[in-house]
Amino acid sequence: MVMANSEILRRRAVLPIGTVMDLTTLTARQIRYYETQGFVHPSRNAGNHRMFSLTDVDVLLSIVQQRKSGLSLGEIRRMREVKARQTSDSDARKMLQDDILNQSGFTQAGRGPYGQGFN
DNA sequence: CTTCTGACA
DNA sequence: TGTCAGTA
Repeated sequence: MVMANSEILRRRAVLPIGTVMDLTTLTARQIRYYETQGFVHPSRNAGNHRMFSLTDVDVLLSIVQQRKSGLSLGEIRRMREVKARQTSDSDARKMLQDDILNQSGFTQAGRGPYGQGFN
């Protein structure tokens, strides 16, 4: 699984809920609720206060947009799940290609190291 | 001062 | 969801 420095930085939890409220126009109540629904995963600091990452903010912003376009939270959750599967598949395809390129795996003809179902 | 959890309308 | 209470 590749991850650029920028991605690592985007995942670092450094924003208090107050800042996230300003950035997303959401109330603390809504942000905490979305956390219970599994949309964002803020970490906690020494004082048990939530600390959000830029990735969390992106997710929250997309929720704000999707809600404006009429989608329910449940529908938004489904969209998230579908995209997660598509990402997994493309990641798996990439892993298979890498294996083919460096001649690892598929040495005994037959099933690859990732089983069937892809491509 | 900011945030947290639990609870009620 | 908003809001109030009592904390940390």
